[in-house]
Amino acid sequence: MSENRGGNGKVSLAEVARAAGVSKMTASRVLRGGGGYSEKTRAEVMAQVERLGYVPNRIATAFASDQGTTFVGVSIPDLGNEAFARVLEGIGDKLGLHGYQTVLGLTRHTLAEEEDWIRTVLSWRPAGLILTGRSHSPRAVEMLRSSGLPVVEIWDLNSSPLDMCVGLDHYDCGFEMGRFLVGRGYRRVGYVGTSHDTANAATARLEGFAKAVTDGGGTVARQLCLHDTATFYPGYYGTEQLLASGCEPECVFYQNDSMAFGGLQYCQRIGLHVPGDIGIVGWGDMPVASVLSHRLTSMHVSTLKLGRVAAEMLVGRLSGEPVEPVRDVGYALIPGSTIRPERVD
Amino acid sequence: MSENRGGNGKVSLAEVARAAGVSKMTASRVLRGGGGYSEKTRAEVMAQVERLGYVPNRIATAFASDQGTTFVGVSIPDLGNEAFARVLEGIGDKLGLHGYQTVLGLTRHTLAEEEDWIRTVLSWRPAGLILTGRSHSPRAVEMLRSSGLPVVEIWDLNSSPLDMCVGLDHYDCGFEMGRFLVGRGYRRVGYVGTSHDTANAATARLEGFAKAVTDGGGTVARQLCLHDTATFYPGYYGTEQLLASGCEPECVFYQNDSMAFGGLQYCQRIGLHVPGDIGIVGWGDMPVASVLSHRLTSMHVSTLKLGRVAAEMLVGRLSGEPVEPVRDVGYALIPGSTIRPERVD
DNA sequence: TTGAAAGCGATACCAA
DNA sequence: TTGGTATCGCTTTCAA
Repeated sequence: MSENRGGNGKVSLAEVARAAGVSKMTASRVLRGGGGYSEKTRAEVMAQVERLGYVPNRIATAFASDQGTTFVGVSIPDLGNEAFARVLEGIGDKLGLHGYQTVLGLTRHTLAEEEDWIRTVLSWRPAGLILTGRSHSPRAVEMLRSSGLPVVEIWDLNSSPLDMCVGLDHYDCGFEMGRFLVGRGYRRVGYVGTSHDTANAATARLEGFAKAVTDGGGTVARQLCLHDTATFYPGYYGTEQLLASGCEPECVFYQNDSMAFGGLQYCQRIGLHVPGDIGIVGWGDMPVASVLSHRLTSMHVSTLKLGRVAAEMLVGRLSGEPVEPVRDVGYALIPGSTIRPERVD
Repeated sequence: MSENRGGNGKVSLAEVARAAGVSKMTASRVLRGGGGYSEKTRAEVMAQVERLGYVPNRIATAFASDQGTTFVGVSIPDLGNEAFARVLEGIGDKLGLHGYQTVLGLTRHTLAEEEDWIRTVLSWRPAGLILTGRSHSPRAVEMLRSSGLPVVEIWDLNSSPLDMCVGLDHYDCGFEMGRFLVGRGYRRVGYVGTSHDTANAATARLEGFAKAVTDGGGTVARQLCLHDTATFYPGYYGTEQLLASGCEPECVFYQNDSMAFGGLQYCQRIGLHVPGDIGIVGWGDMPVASVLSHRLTSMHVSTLKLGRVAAEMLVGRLSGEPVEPVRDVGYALIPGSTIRPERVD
């Protein structure tokens, strides 16, 4: 009689039970440790588990008990962006602590890749999902809805999420920065960022920013959206392009600190004084800013915390605890010194 | 008769088959598309799949066919280190392309966390594993061995890997940098990096570096290993500590470019001229270096490629292709201009 | 405290 | 081109 069809050499519960001289059920109970067996039995079963090197087959468990897996699908646009890497780290830490595993999906900022990935992940019956961004393809939304699984949308704040949501209001955040710059007397400003297929948080920030600037009587002379990653070098050459276009901004707002630092370097390279000749403004309060001689004007966002909160919300829901469906992690303006100082009249 | 014990509303193959007026087997064949059914049957089954919103249960499939899952466990020490984030991105991209999913494990540089994570991941019958580093706990090694799964160890090069390996020789890499600095006339050098429980690649680099320096008649006046992450700010304050210790190095070698940039900023802050007063040397040729006015002396490593190669090796093995078990991605010295120029006699 | 039997949702195998 | 039946390894259920 073949113990294993595949003959893969794996030890099954039945073998452990037989070796221990008990039934499968008894062995199963011992392994799950819920009680319902004698100490003598426990010891014998565990001894056989050790001797035979038994590794439980969680696939079979998930199948038999219809409890799904302990996997949590996490979609992230790209890891080149430090902010997302931090968010992922926060998620991974917390999930791991609670016995869940992160199944990573890199969407490259496209809804189509996200949809494909969601379809695949769902077929593995995950415990839940964490998705970056608030927009998903119609099919993806339908699949998520009918799966009945807990879902946390992160990064963008979303007052009517699919299920749960944690992030910040990027429009407001951009608006606040715009108003702040107007308050410092800037009227003619520029923007350097990147663009993708779908509207995203960075776009919302830009919109809020532009609104505040025009509301304040200023103008966004030029918005440069590069087809590139939001990292150092695009910030550098983007600034070169911006200045070469002749729009002569008094100040440049960047998609994030990495790009802002690239821009800062370009300005210094061509002899522009910051903030004397031009103002430089980043976003995200990223690690690179911590060592610059002039504090970079930026916006602080707790990315690690955002990830942790997302994981906590999901785990909370899975344990049946009541969970606040929308959490705002907020932001904090960092005045910095890469823009001109406050007027002292 | 209850169709589903849990009553979870999920549609099963049996229901699709019944609705289409065929047997489960026929429906199964249609869904897997291997042929063996008429066009009329195919159409009817697919129509019902669409109508009922059937999502296959891969857990059941994996269980029934004993084929394991399409998950690949990937362990990474931490994502704060840009190099690892890049490696992970390379892995994720390639695995996704081939229909595998990344199950992420953050080990925080400890073997114990890696062991726990390996145990959990193995119980889900993954298709294979990719592990960062060459050292693993004895139990982890035993589990990996007896699982019979393909395993790729990355980052460190390892002539006798568990199974497969891709990386670079960090000792040699450090040695080459050391010899290079000696060649530029440096004799009294310092080192700033971080340390963890286990010996790792950075340690190997430092050892190779120190060997080359002493071989060349020089001395590593001070090695600073901070209990911190290998990022910008530790580079900054580590340099402060190093210089305050009075060891007066002519040149400082850092664990990576992020730390080196932090050090560079500190030096400029206190008025030290680079490379006139002090040499600054990084490692990894990271993005931040791309925008500095002086090219940072460093060592280029193709992290994205390393990740891709790791994934390709694993996928190759899974498809039964012959795979070279050890791949060296190498490194390339970047002379830069943050150390004193070559002597022209 | 223990065990026997029935199933979970798919696939493999063989027969028609 | 089809369908019946056994089976994967475990849990659930019920009875002892």
